Amino acid sequence: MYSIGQLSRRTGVKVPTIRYYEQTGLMPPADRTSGNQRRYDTDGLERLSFIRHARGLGFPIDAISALIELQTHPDRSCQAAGDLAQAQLDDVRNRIARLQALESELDRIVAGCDGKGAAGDCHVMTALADHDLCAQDH
Amino acid sequence: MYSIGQLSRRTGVKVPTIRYYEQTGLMPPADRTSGNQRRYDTDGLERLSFIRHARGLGFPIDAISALIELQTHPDRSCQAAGDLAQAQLDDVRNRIARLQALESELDRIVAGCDGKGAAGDCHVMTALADHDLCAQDH
DNA sequence: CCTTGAAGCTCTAGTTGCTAGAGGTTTTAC
DNA sequence: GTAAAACCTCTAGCAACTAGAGCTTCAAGG
Repeated sequence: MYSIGQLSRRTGVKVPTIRYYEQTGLMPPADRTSGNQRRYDTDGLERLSFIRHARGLGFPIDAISALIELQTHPDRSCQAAGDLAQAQLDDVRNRIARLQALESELDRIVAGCDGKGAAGDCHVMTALADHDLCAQDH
Repeated sequence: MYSIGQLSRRTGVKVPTIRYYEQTGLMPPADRTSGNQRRYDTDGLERLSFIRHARGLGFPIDAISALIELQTHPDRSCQAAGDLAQAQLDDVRNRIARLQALESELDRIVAGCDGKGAAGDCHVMTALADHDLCAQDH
């Protein structure tokens, strides 16, 4: 049996975050000692590791919740899990594309700034002040 | 003079967001009509356009605040604005790199899922359950 | 056994950047 | 004049935590 601190150290998830996950239903309520302290078994450890892994991959909490629901019903189709993972992959790809557009524009803005002028003539400030100079809408 | 709705339509910034920007100090307090409605001049329009442009580029509010401070002091060095823009560019690049690592891993996870199995044998679930399968820490 | 410090508990509120809704007032158009 | 649109302030919520206050329990050392 693990205390919450032991669980935290084993998984890398902070103590308050474990409590948060229990509060939001992602983790099942833990067994308690007579002193009201949480105690977790290896199932709890595995659940939290799963959550951490999925969070690390950027899955939102409700998607993880759905994945866990699938996990507790092994007879259900794998299709749903695949769809959730695919949706997350698509989201990540969209975010990359958007960030790359931002990078290009910021790169252009930064490249035009030699840091020598006064703020009144600053290329960065001028670029930000002139919305028409945007390469594209954002 | 513009009403807040007119300003919103001209800049694409929502009315509550304009109020929020005034509350947080990013926008100066607006002149008011006798009916207590905000009225903005072209300075206000330009300020909000600047804010929107910078937000669109991902600058956090406090960085925009710093940029605006520079803007109101044209004698100050351009170096600060360049630094802020460079910091934002670095942040965007870091985020891209992190997302690309996520993409690789998700891609691998998704690629192994043909959607035919039951959740109990699901490659996605297995991959998320096994933290050791991570290509790298995240 | 006692003491002390570490670890645990619940509860409240804050972070960032909005966003939504309630309940009221003002403005605008017909 | 009337009705609808637009405006106002205020409160609270969202996502996913995170921090701190004030208290209790546990564990280690003397």
